[in-house]
Amino acid sequence: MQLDERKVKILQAIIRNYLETGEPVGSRTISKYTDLNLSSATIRNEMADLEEMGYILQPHTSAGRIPSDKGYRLYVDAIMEEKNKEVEDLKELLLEKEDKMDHLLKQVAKVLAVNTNYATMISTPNYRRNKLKFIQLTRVDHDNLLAVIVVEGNVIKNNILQVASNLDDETLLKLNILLNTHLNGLSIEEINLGMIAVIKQQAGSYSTIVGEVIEAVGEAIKADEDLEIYTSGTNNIFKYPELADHQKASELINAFEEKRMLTELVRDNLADDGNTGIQVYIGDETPIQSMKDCSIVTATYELDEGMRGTIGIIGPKRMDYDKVVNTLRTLQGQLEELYKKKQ
Amino acid sequence: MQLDERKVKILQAIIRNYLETGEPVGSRTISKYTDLNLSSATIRNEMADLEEMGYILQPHTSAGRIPSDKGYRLYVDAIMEEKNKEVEDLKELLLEKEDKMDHLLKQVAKVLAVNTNYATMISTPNYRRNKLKFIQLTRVDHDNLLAVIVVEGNVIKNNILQVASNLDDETLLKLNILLNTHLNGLSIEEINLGMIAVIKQQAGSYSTIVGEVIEAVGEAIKADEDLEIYTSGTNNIFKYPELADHQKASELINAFEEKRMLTELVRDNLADDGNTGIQVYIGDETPIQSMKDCSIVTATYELDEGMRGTIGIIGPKRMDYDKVVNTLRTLQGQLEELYKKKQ
DNA sequence: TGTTAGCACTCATCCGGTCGGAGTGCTAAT
DNA sequence: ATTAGCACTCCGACCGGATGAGTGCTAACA
Repeated sequence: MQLDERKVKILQAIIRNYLETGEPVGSRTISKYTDLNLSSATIRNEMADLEEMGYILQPHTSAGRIPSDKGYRLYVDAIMEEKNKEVEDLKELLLEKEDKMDHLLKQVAKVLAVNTNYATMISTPNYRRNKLKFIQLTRVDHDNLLAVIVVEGNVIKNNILQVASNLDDETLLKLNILLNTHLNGLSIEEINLGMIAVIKQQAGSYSTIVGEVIEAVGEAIKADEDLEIYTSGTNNIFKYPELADHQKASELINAFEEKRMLTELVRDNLADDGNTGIQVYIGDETPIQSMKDCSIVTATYELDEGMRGTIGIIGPKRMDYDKVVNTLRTLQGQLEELYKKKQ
Repeated sequence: MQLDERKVKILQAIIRNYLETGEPVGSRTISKYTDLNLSSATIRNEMADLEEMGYILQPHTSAGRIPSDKGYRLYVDAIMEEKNKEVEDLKELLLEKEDKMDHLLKQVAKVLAVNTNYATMISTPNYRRNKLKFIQLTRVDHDNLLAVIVVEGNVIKNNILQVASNLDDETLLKLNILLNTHLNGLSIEEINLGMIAVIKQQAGSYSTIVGEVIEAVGEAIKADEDLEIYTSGTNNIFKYPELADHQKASELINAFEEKRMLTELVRDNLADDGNTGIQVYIGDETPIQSMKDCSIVTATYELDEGMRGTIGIIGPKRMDYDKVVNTLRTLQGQLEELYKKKQ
């Protein structure tokens, strides 16, 4: 069977209508809804075809039709029109002075949730492949040393190390110089075991301390574990009856709280190096089992070379894809712009 | 009317039973449940009295009785027996190497949630009245300065400051000495405007930088805004039908996500200086509007002089008060112990 | 040949009535 | 003071009919 233009129009009408109401939509509704001027009977015939082709389905006989995952997919890929809605208020909200990254991100998640009425998440940008800028060891008190590690992008890590107390200021200075001359400007791939051995050897009796510092450096640069995720608007799921029953709601909320799953989603997203775009997962396509009745739209934002994070919107399958995709696209741009301004 | 021993026993039986089942409990049940050997008729009479006195109530005529808030209150205050249950597994779980405070706290919240089947929250300890340990200014690159601020308890703050580039190493050293000699060991109350003026004057042309650093110090010590709250087990509320309807669940989840309310709860708790104990809020007693169908049990933990945080458990009014109170009490001790070991 | 009106059919939902069970309050007997 | 017994209340489950939305099919029409 052919998916001719009329079928597409009817499918589009069904989806649009279903997005609004959440109720199965019948032939009569479509007959009036579209500008095709077809009777409900004709629509019925077409709908039977569309169902056979797998784009729509009936919850039960004598109910209207609802879009299938395949239907949504077609809608997102081919039909959806790019609206250029005004999302300028987002910008204003974002520009409230937010100098700290985590506050900003929390704010973004929240604004996005309020704006879209879906649940949202945002990950901190990950700093994979970042380089060490410098290291500083300082004595804090008798047997504690503070290691401050600054990586590119001015991300700072602190680490308290316990040491034997026989460490005078001069030695400390030497260690500082030793570490900095060897390690500054290097990325995690460039710090190998051989180099570490050399440094340790030069550190002589302080090799243990140096070892600990280098380990901390490794953790600071790799920073993968630091992938923090903020969520907002979780309770929006209650606005969609199809997600709100106890079983599903509980699982969803758990997924949002645990964040483990979300982390994986983000990882997948970021692992795909070329991907700087917007990704739509519909129903079963989602990598998160407990969200298989949802759709997830993710956007990757890139603040700087290799410094990327993910924004995600999780809602019912009858999500307003147009709006969501456009909002995310705008937001992407704004985040990047904002970052440049801050620099 | 008198609340004699028998009435208390019956009330206790009603509550115990209701805690288990969540269903209104009838006279016949109690008649068999207790070791009083009374017929259901007698129990009925007593129950009528208890109802008149306000300790129990009927959801509707010809239903069994459920405890009123007043009933729970009596139970918690007077009746509840202190069980010394084993909560040792908590300890084991906590001792998994968790060197970072925030990870530890998240872990605690989670363990507690899994253990009790209620929603839990924990606040970071607040450092009000903490003293500055030392300050360190370091050049990061041409026009960025890193200020590392360490306060007692080894809490570390970093701050990047933009500066004009004409700042040589010697000046930096002088500024470091200047700041440290004046400010080390001081609490926020002790740093006043007069002192700041003196330091700024001595800093000469670098007074702007010094000003910014001091401001950062202020924020680091005050740290009030840093009251972070971690929650866990939110989806446990779905285990209790009386909390699980859409309306309530949505409000509750919102409260957990927003955390604003929880913050206030914590503040109230911590503001009460003498309070190092366990607090039980039943139903309407709670300061959080959206939790008026819940009970909240909070415990204050004190890691160090003036370094206190709050743990909270939020569940249905038919909460297992015995278990919760005991678990919290044990946890309190363990957290404090753990902290001492780390020191 | 594509479109449409009409009709019989299906199915979810709503509504009112019935019924059983759980639990009560009251009374009279112990 | 306690208890057995009984009438009463009320909730919840179950049932059957009515309703209405929506379908598939067929026959007529342009």
